[in-house]
Amino acid sequence: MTARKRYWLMKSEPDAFSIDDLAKVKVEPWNGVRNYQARNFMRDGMQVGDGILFYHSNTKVPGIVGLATVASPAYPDDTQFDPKSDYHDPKSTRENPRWMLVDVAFDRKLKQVIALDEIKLHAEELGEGFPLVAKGNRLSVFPVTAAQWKLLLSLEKKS
DNA sequence: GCCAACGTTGGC
DNA sequence: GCCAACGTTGGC
Repeated sequence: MTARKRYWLMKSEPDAFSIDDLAKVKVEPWNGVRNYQARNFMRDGMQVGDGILFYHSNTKVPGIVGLATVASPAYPDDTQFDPKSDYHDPKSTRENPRWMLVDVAFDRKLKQVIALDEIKLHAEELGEGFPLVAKGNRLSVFPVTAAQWKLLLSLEKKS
């Protein structure tokens, strides 16, 4: 019994980890997520093979820059146990890990960035609740419906 | 359990 | 670099 393919959006600051970095390493453990909602999506929602929109945040032209695939089931984020890591969480133990991640595999880089500005023009079709067009959103991992996925990717060809 | 203080995110 | 939004922490 195979679950139906789901879709997600994952943000990354290109200064920290960009789509080009992912293209180079091919597969990357998505470490450093320290938000419970985002963690829950990775832990409870993601299935191997799901589609990922790779989003660059905190940069000159924020937007969707590539496609990736969920490449592993969720497992504990090792950086939480490492006192030297920026992501260290002293309250987390190996017996009862607090933070989970999935591996993310490179699929392709878009020919052109689907800029947040462009995405905002379609706020109505995407729906008020869509995090990228909602006010004050900071969630770095969230689900995308098949319809939203299709709409967003159709913006690539247009430009 | 409330809520003020604080830290972080991320667009601009 | 600024600052609004918002999640987390900790005192009470």
